[in-house]
Amino acid sequence: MTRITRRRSRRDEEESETGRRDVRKQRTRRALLDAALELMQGEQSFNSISLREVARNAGVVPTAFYRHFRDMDELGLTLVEEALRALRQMMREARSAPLPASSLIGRSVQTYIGYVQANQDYFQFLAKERFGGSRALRLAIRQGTALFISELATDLARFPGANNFSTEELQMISSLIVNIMIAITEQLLDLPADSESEVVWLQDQAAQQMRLVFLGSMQWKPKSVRDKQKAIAQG
Amino acid sequence: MTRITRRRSRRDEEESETGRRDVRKQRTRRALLDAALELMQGEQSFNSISLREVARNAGVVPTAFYRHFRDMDELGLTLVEEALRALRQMMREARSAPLPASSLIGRSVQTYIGYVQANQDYFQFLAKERFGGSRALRLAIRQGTALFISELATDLARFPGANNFSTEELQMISSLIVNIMIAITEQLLDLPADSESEVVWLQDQAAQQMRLVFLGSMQWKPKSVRDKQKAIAQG
DNA sequence: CACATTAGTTAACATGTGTGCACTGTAAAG
DNA sequence: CTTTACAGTGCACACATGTTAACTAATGTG
Repeated sequence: MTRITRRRSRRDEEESETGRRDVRKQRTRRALLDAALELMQGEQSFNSISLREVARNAGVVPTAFYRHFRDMDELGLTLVEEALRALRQMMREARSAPLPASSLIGRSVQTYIGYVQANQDYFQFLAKERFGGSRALRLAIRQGTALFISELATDLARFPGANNFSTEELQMISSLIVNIMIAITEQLLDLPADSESEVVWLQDQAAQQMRLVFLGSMQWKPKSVRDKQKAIAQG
Repeated sequence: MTRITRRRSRRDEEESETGRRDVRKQRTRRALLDAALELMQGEQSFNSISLREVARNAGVVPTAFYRHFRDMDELGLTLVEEALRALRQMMREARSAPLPASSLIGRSVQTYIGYVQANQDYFQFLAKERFGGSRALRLAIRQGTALFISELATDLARFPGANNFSTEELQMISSLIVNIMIAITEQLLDLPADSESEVVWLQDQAAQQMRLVFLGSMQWKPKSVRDKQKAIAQG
C-alpha cells in the first residue's frame, strides 16, 4: 500500500503547466520564494527551515531548487530584497499623496498598519530575521532600515520649524519614530487573526507616542540654538 | 586509526568530577544551559540548534540530556526564566540606589548598557527569541517585558508632576522608553567586540531620545487636564 | 525537420538527528 | 557491608537532510 500524500502545492493550483520556458522558470522560482515565506508564518525561523521543505512546499523535487538558487542563503537574501523594495515603495507612495497636517500622524499610522497587514508574510520574515538570521541577512535588513530612517529624516527636514535642527538631531528623532513603528509592527504580527479592537488600540498607542515625540521636538533646544544663546551670554 | 576529537567541554574545565550527587547533577544541568547559550552566540537561533549539539557542547552524551529536560523546549523556557529574572534583579538594584536627578537619564542608560554587556549571552538569546522563537517562548518573553514596562510606569508615577497622568498614559510613556532600550540593546549586541566609540555613540543617542520623551511628557496635556479645561469652557 | 539547451526528475550517498533500551559505576540509605 | 537509586554511557533504530550524477522530456534554435 503506497501512501501518497501529494500536498496541494502552489504549482498545482495554477494548473497551466505550459507557457514559454523562462515564464515557467519564473513561476517555480516564485513558488519557491512563496513556499519559504509561507513556512515562516508558523513557528519556524528561516535557518530552521530546510531546502527540502521549501522544495516540497513549492511542489518541486529538492534538486530542482538548485536551478534557481545556489543555496538557502541566496533565497533568503532575495526575500530581504523584495521585502525592503516593497517597503520603500510604500514610502514613496505615501510621500506623493501628502496628508492634511491636522490628522497627519493618525493617518500615517493607519495607512502603515494597513500596509503591514496586507503584507503580513514579508513583515513576519523581516521581524524574525532582523535578529535571528545570519549575519548577511541582518546586515541587509539593518541597512534597509537605516535608509528608511534617513529618508524619513529628510522628510522631517522639510517641516516648518525644523530649520535649526542639525542632521544628527533629525536622524535621532526619525530613528525614534521608526522604533515606534517597528514596535507596533511586531505587536501587530502576533495578534490573533481577527482581533480588530486590539489593532485600533495599537494604532492609538502608536499615534500617542508619536505625538509625544512631536511635542518633545518642539521643546527641544537644537544644538545651533544652544550655541547662539551661549554666544549671546558671553557677549 | 580512531580519530578522537574530544572538545574541551565546560564540564572538563572544572576538573573536579566528584562531589555529592545532586551537586554534580546541578553542574551538568548548568553545563547544558550554558552550552545552549554559547551555541546561540553564533549565527544559530534556538530552534536551529539540536539536542545533540547542546549535549556535545556540554561534554555529555545525548541521552543524558533527558535526565534534566524533557526536550529542548523545556530548556528554552528555563533560559527565558533565568534571563528575565536577571533583568528584574537589575531593576530592583537600580531602584534601591537612586541616582541624582540631574544626571538621571544619562546614568541610567550607562548602567543599563553596562549590564547588557556583562550579560551578553542572555540578552542575545532574548533578542533572537523575542520573535524567532516558538509561541511559548515569545509569550514568556512578551509577558516579561510587559511586567518590566509596568514596573517602570509605577516608578514614573512617583515623579513630581506625574500626578495628572492616567495609568494608561504612564504605560504609554514607559513602553516608549522601553522601546528605546530594546532598540539600543539590539544595536549593542551586534557591534564588533572592541568598538568602544560606537558604544558611547549609542549611549548618547539613547539618552537624547529619552530626554526628548521627557520634554514631550512635560508638554503633554494629560486627559484629566483636558477634561478640566473642557468643563471650564462649558461653564 | 534535426539538434541543442535546460527545467525538472529519479536514484543514491554520507551524515546528522531524536529517542528507546539495556548497561555501569558510584553516591546514598539500610 | 550490602543494597538501592540514578546520573551518565553505548548501541541501535528509523528517520530527514544537503548534494552528486545520470536521466527525461519539452522548449527553443538553426
